[in-house]
Amino acid sequence: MSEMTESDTQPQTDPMEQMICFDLYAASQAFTRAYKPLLEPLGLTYPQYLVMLNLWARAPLTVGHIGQCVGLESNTLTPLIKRLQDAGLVTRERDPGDERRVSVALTAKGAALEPKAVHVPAGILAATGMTPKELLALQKQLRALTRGMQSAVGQK
Amino acid sequence: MSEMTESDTQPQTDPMEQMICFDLYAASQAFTRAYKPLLEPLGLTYPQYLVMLNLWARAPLTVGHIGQCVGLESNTLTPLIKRLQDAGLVTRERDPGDERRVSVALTAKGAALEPKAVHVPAGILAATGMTPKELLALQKQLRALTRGMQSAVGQK
DNA sequence: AGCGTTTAGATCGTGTGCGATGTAAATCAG
DNA sequence: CTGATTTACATCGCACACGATCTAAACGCT
Repeated sequence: MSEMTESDTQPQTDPMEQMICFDLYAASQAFTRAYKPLLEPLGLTYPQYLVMLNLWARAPLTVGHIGQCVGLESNTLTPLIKRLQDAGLVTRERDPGDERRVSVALTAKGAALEPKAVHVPAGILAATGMTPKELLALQKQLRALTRGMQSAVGQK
Repeated sequence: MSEMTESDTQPQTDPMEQMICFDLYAASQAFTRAYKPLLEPLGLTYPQYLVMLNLWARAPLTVGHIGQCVGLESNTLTPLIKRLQDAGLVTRERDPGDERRVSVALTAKGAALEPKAVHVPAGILAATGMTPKELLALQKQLRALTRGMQSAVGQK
C-alpha cells in the first residue's frame, strides 16, 4: 500500500502499468479464444474444462474443493456444474456424512470424455507459438504477480 | 490447480501448458480484483475504466474506434457505454456525416472524473509488488504470446 | 440439551464477453 | 439510378464472475 513518490505523475495517456494490465487481459482473452475451437467438439467451455480436468483427476470432489482448484466460488460453480449435470457429464448429490456438502462425480459419459480431451493441451501449446522453456519462465512471473496482488489486496 | 502428488503417476494429468493458461486466468482475475477498490470510489468497473481512459485521451470517439482500443465489439460495448451514459459520464449521438457511426463524447461530469483517476495507475503498480523493470519484461512476453495466439487462431 | 457461530451451497442481481442475427446507412456494380 | 454488398451499431441469448444474502447442517461452548 505504500505510495509511489510524486515522481511518476506524468502523461496521463500511457502509463505503462495500465498497459500491462491490458496485456494480461488481452492474453487471457486470446487464450480463451484459442481453447474454444478445441473444446467446442467436446461441448465444453473453458471454465467447464477446468472443472472436468479436476474431476478426471480426482473425482468425486465437493463443490468447495473444485472451487479451491479453479479459484471460483459456489455462486459461479453451482450453475456451471448444473450445466455439466444437464449435459449428462456429472452427478451431484449430498454427502451423506455431511449434508452441507455436495459431492460431484463423473457419469460414464463424463468419464468417456477424457480421452477425447487429451489432445487439447498439445493444441494449446502449439497455438502459443512459444517454447516450453519460455512458457515456464512466463508462468513463474505470472505466479509471482498473482501472489503479490493477492497479498496486496486483502485476498482470501 | 493442485500440486503434483504421489498419486499422479500419469504425466498426462498435469501438462505444464495447462498450468500456464490457468496462471494467466488467475493473474487476470487478480488484476480485476486489485482494480476494484481503486475504481469503486469512481463508480467504474475495469472495462468501463479502460473505455474512459481512451475517452479522456482522445474524445470524442466512435464505438468502433473504442472497440479497437480495448479489444471489444459493439455487442459488449453498446451496453457498457449506455451504462456510462446513464451515469452521466458520456453522451452518445449519431455522426451527422455518417449516420451509421455513433460518436461518444465526455460530459463535464465525465471529464471531471479524470483527475480523480490519476492515482489509479500508481495504486496498481504498488499492488503488483513488482518493479517496473520486471513488469516491462512480463509485458513483452505477454504481447509475444498474444500475437502468437492470434495468428495461430485465425484472429480478425 | 440449548443456542450462537461457522461452514457449504444456493440464489439473486449486475456487469461483462461473445456468437449469431438484425437494421439502417453508405458504398459498389452494372 | 438501382439492386447487392459492406459497414457500423444494436439486439438477443448464453455463460461466466462476483458481491450480497439466504438456508440448512455441523460445530462449539456452557
